[in-house]
Amino acid sequence: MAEAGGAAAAAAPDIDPDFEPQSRPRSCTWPLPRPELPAAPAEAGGAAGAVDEGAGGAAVGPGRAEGARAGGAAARKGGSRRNAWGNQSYAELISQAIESAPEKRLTLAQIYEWMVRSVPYFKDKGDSNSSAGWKNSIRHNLSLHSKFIKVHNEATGKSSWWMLNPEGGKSGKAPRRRAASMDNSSKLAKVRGKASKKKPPLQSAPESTADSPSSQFPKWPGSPSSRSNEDSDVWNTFRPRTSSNASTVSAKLSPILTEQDDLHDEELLPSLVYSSASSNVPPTVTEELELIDGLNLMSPSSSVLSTQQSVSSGQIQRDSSFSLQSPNAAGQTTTFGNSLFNPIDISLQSSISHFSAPHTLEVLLTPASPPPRDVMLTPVDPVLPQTGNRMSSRTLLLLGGQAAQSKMSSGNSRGKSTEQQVEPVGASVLPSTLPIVTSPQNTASIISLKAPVSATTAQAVQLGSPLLLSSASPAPLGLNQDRLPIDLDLDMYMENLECDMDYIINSELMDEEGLDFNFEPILSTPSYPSTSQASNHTWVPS
DNA sequence: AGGACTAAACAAG
DNA sequence: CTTGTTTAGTCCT
Repeated sequence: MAEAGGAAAAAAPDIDPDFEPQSRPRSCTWPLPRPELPAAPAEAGGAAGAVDEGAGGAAVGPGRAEGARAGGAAARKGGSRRNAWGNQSYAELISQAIESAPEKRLTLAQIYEWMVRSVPYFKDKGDSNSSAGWKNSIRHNLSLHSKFIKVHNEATGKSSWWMLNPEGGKSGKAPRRRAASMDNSSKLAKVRGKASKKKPPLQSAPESTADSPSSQFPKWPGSPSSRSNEDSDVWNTFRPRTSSNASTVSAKLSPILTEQDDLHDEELLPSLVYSSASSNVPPTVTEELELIDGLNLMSPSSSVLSTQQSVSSGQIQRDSSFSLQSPNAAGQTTTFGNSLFNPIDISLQSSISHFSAPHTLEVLLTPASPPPRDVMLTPVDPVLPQTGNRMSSRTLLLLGGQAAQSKMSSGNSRGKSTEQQVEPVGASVLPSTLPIVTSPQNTASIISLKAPVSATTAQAVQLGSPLLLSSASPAPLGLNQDRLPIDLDLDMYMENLECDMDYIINSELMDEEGLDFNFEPILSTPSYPSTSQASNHTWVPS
């Protein structure tokens, strides 16, 4: 509640896309891969206003079931609503709510609020009395569906943030058990798993422990990489047994900024969002776009992304090995990535990341790229707070651009305390300035991992910075993913790192046929529109 | 059978 | 009390 107030604001805007009442034949269901940016149409409807749907129908009142379900069976497509409030399921409503938020994340209370204000049916039900039932359902849905992930919200002491799972667990209900068998993944998993604190008792039974081999994870967008099974597991992992996946994930990293959010969320964020990409997009549009994009999130995105990538960057795709990355760029990253996972994961993938990142940036920034999507920068959550500190130089290296970025970005944004040691001073480094971050040398260093690399690090940092720009979210570049928990134990991580790196390098680089690293070009080109102020700060962990 | 909604028991903070 | 997780029952497709 407390936050409610603030929350409200965030969610508030218009949001409701439109519950397609009768007007539209429910052509678009969420899951669908997004239509192609209907540029114009979207807004037209004035969706904003309405959510009402069903005008008349709204009444359904009380026992939802009756009205909605029973009677109406008939028409689904035609027009009747499945539920008292319309055709959307709770899960869909929640998704919309989350998407509508600038940050793409909301607390439970905010979600409630969104419902109340956006969905007519719930309008009157905001009160405590009436609310019980549907709120319970909301909560239930959040926990149940893998499409929602919970991110710990340190800041306020409030409840966790709920976000959309980029992966989209859509269909899947949430894999309840995790299979942790993998080495790498397992550790990752654990990390995030944070050992659930609870429940040994009851039925938790066997599987919880980890065994179940089967990979139940849903599907990745890119599904692809066959080899990536492991990886995929990683993902799954996050929804571990006890705590739902999401929860686990969130375990520690939190996006944070709550406070900040509260402060400026409303105002700042929106503007920031597309700043780099398409500056002109009006907020409204933006939202719509976002919504649309949101759809993408769920979808594999591959299509879109791939396109982009292909266009601008050639090599990137090769990361197949890490499916994780594939989802890239888009919003997802943003969402998710922000804080949650980045770092470490990245590191693992570092090899790839390096290469890809730059391109990505371009892609993102490039106007050409299709939808303005979310290049967005979320306000970033500073995650990695402590972690950051702890990281050794090596780590930093690995993290390379991304990590750096993330940090930087966070700093930029005014993040306040949390972790911020890294405050970016706002230095202004122009993109062009950036030296080729990925120079062979760097690479080398990376490989070796040992070098102190301060210099390198710095470079990396710079890299990132431009991208992020102002508010930056780490994500942008992202492509990468972001997924793993930073928190992982560094130790473990470190240990493996070496191995992994080699492995990665070997396999990826070597194998890949032509991996050409182009270190140079990328950054050098000045093309990035946005003004960036990069930061050069030195946050090196002393 | 599977999806979705509801109710409710529990655990934590 | 709120937030979350789970389980169970019912209805619908």
